[in-house]
Amino acid sequence: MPTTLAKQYDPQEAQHRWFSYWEERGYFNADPDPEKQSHTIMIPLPNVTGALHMGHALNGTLQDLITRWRRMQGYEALWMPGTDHAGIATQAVVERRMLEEEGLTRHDVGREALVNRIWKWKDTYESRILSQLKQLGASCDWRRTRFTLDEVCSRAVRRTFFKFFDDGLIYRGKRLVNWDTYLQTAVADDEVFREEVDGSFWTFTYPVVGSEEHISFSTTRPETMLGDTAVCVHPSDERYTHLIGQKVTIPLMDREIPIIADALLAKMDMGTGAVKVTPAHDPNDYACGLRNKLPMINILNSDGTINENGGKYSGMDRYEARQRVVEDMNAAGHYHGVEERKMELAHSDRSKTPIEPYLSDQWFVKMDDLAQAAMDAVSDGRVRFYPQRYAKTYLDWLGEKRDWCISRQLWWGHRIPIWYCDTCTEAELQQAFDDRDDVVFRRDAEDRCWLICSETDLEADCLGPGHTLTQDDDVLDTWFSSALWPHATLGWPDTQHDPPLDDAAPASDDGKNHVLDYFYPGSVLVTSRDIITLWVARMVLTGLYNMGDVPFRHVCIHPKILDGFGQTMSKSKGNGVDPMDLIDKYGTDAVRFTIASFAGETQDVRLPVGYECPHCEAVIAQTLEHQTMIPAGGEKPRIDCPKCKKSSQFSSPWFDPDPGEAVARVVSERFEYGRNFCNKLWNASRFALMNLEGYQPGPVDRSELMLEDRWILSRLSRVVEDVNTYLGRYQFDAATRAIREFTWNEFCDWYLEMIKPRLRDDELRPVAQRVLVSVLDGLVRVLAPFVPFITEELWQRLNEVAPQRPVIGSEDLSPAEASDSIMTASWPEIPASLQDSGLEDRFERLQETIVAVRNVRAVYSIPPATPLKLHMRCDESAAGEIQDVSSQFENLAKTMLESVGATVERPSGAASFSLKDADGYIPLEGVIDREEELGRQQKEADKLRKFIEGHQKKLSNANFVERAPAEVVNDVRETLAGLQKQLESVELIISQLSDS
RNA sequence: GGGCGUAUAGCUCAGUUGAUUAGAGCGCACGGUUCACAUCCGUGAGGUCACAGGUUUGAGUCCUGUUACGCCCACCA
Repeated sequence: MPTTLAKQYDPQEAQHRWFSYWEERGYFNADPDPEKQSHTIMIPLPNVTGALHMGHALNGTLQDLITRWRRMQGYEALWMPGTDHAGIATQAVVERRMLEEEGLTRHDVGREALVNRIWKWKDTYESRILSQLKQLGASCDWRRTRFTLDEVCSRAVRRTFFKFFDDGLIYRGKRLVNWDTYLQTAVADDEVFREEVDGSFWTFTYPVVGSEEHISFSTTRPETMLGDTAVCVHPSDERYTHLIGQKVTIPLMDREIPIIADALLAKMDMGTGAVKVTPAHDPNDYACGLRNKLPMINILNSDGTINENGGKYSGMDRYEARQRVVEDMNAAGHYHGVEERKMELAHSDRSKTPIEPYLSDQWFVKMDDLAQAAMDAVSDGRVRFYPQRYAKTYLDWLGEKRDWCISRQLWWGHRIPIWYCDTCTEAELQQAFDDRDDVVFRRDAEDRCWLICSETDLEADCLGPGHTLTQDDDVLDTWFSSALWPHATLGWPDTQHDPPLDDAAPASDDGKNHVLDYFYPGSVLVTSRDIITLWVARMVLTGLYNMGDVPFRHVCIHPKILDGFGQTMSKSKGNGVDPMDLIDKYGTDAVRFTIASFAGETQDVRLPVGYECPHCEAVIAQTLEHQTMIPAGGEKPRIDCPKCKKSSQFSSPWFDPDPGEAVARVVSERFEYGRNFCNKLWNASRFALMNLEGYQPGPVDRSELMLEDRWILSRLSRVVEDVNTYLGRYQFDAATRAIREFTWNEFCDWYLEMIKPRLRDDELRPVAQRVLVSVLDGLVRVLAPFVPFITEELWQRLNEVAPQRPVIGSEDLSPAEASDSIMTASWPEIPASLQDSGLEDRFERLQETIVAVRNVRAVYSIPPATPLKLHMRCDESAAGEIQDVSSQFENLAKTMLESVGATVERPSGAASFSLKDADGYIPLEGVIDREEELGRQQKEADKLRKFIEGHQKKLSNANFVERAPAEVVNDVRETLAGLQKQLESVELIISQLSDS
């Protein structure tokens, strides 16, 4: 009995079933196999802060596509999963929650308790993210899942830090950081956003010492006056040259500071031309301070209040101090007005509070040699970017060789493995650590204390009584651990054992890490362009440093998904789209297929979305207002459906809808592309399975193949070749288009239609069935990396009906047993010898003829069921070919081929059409409207004349004939001749129409 | 301010190294209850390839400039 498929594909059911099936059978697992070549992809580790977004969905789809493709090609393909602890992002989320729900700050609970809370958070969100990746169909080796703070990764972090330190690449220095006074932490530049606020621009004066003169300057932050250590003017500013070298008094502090000249800081045409210098609280002033060796006075406490250096203002909040400074300067007669102005102010992305520049001790990695090595790897092609232009971003950034500040004032992260001691002697240290090769120490740069770096934790009392070791409070920049991802996840620095699986000890124990040896270096990194510098560059750098080899050969940079208004999607903009909404609505395969079709090399992709009314399913287009609908307090915002007039809560990054509420989920028309494709594939397969009754495996001789068989095999061969080429270049959009076009416009629209009569014919059926099965088998394989679930479903059904399927690669399509699962099926290898351009051209003529007949039918509104007659005029060679396929005219156009040949005449009262090498006539006595037909032919003739004119113009240009390649000229001549012949035919028709 | 990118049909996007009559999906119009599929089938309309110059026998494609938009970096007392 033939297996029949349900009328519609049920994606949700199939996804659930097949994913478990694959996982249980270990199909995602990758282990070193000397018989095979390795293929490694390291996932760009998602943060454990929240849920998966569209960017992840795109990124994950592409990696899975490549991994499945390579796996089918016979590679041992590892896709390495894991998540990132994401230092500040995660800590900030947990802290914010704690404050909102319990009114507690981290200082209330303490370091250990906070870190414990974050671990709990991590467990929840990590599993949520991983399960979402699985819903996407991600064929990662889940046994190898790593987390940047786990044991394996921690060892790598410690070892790397230790090596850096030992090699003198790590130093401690001062740096002006972005200080978040609310979270009391330093914030990275990329975690700062600028926002326009109303501000004041005050002008004050400082009295010049020993003179009646005053020097005036303007500032937006008067309180920094407390920390001024100079006033600066431009060296060639004649208004001030006589004052350079003199001193002024800061009235409120009664402190004298010099007037200096610095062309880099002072701009003559800005403000008064003179500027106060506060090196400890402004980046430019800091640089100026370094150049001029100015003292640096820190006036802030970490909570944003003024410290003891602020004199009588100490203890005040900085904003209160600002007000008081203005008042006091005014009272002292040094206030010279204020101007209200808008200004851009840096804010912390996490706490949304204004940033203060703040001078602090930080740890740095020297970038000179490390950066150079990483640049070389790209310059000499050991690492290649796709598209290539992104190499520039990488090289430009590394070229600055700015030292990498790796310390963060946080509690969540890898604690810096440095211990301080300022009481012991070198001899004591030597004695204590003499037998330790995992401990090194040296004096700090300012000779204040010993810096002891250790790979393993040191006890505070390990130097014995009298000395106490204290560990540095800071943690490492998140990117420090993610930079090690490609080799850390494979177990480095342990080169003696394989890394653990499912966090259990490794099985093999022969003194080698086979996993690291086998899977490093990786094959390709798939990521988005915004972390080329932060992440990609640093992975190359540490890979070269630790492993002596690049971490991956290729870097594939894919587009970003923008919202319908062309903005990048982000939670702070409120325009995020939850891919789970889409998977729910359209199915995973549909989402994957559509996403793959987005991923080209040039443009970012706009994704207009709408909300689907849960009451009537009407779609309400998302507007910019929707994106900013934030619940202010209690009530969740709602949207109104214009169709059914009901309102509902909606899916949003801002809030979780209330339980039990009907929620308008996000939908997008664009995913119907993928859904419709799956539907088409499903139904084509359904048709095939319905027609496989009595299928018997057996060889097929070439001579038994019909035109359409040879054509579809030729096309399939070509399409597999194209897909290979496109995927090899990471042109996912092109690959998707090629495969869709083949499936829909060739396999379904033509091939299936053409073999229908043979499937009804007992004699012809066996061969038709065999070819049909073999093509469907090949098609399902090619599609598997794109749409794994539906193809597995189809594969299984095919296995029930036709477990023995012809192998297209074999000479006579001899049958072989199909594999148990599409996951273990091999990628189709179809000999290029099946490709036949001549045959494809002839087939195209057949298609054109049929389209032309259908066109006539449509123009004259002839019902599809009414039979037509066709006469074709063409040379004898074409006549034979047309004769051969005459049965298809009837099959596909309900048209009988009455006559064909060079002598065929147009019957009177016939509708006509003209092709490149043949003309067709369809007698329509009584139906045809002469005027209408005449108009139609005139229009055709005009079109042809226009083309002819263009070609003639080209050929009449002597320069073209002389200079263009002969081949091109020839082509034009041939095309012209064809067009002219065609025009003659049309003109003949016109004259006949006019005569009759 | 520096760098990179984009501008092609109503919408979303393709268009290899310059040479075919510039394409697709959606939407639109017209016609379809044929036993795979209305998530479908058939037919069709729709484009001065942002603008201005240039190179070339030939430009959607290369160069220069302009405009608009996007991203990254730097800066903004």
